[in-house]
Amino acid sequence: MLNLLDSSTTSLICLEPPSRPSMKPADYRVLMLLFQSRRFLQCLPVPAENRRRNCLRFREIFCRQKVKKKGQKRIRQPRFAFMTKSEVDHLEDGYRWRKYGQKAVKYSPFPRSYYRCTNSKCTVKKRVERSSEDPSVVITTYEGQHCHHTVGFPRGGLNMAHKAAFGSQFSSQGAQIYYPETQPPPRNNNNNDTPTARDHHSQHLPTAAASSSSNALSLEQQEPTNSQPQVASDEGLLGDIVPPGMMRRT
DNA sequence: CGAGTTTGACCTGCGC
DNA sequence: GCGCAGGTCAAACTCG
Repeated sequence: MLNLLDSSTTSLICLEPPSRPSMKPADYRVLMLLFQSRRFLQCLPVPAENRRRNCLRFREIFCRQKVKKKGQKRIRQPRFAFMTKSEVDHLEDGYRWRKYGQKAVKYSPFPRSYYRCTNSKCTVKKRVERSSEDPSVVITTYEGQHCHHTVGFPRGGLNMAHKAAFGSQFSSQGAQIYYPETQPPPRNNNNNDTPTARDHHSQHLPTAAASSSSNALSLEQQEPTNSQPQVASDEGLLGDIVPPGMMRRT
């Protein structure tokens, strides 16, 4: 099972920012599915013949990479977004960012800020905006991948680095992962999903926000088991999206 | 003085 | 082609 952070944050889900109102709930579902491991894909009722189509759809929707479009000049880096409940706009993630722009967003009272990694060799960018629907929610969208380690975390190695890159957003500063109205956490029939169990997984733990499907897996269900194979050698689409330094296998 | 922020202008892609 | 909106640039400004 691929994790973005660690076991407690396995199902951190990348959510498309609401800047694309045209996105249909079904598209969210595709995103959710694709942002889980292949094993998760296989666990959900996604017909095999639909998977490639979903992947292409994903690239179109989430990466804004028009598939098979000739003459495409600017190829965008893969992007992934986090919705975080926080009073702080610019959440500390272990990297140093330089703000290079700010724009008003249509239909939103809050501006969107643009940041670039201060490392001159690093092309990673991030966008930070507040949700117009819930001002307490900060939407952070990362684009590209860092070619260096974090700064300010001299000890702890890679694990610290990618924890710093994302974990701090959810564990410090009172930040919480947030589910938009359009994508509520799935009601889980699993007995492990008692309030007690949920509380045990830190203050905010998301489950696999894989749509309203009753087949959505709980966090516990996503944990690797001996009976189920680990993710294939190549991470597939997920590997294309999530920088290697941010992923680790459990 | 260097690093980071602000902000208006400009560029680009896309839909009509 | 035109207008719109998102994204980027760069000069001016602020701060330590």
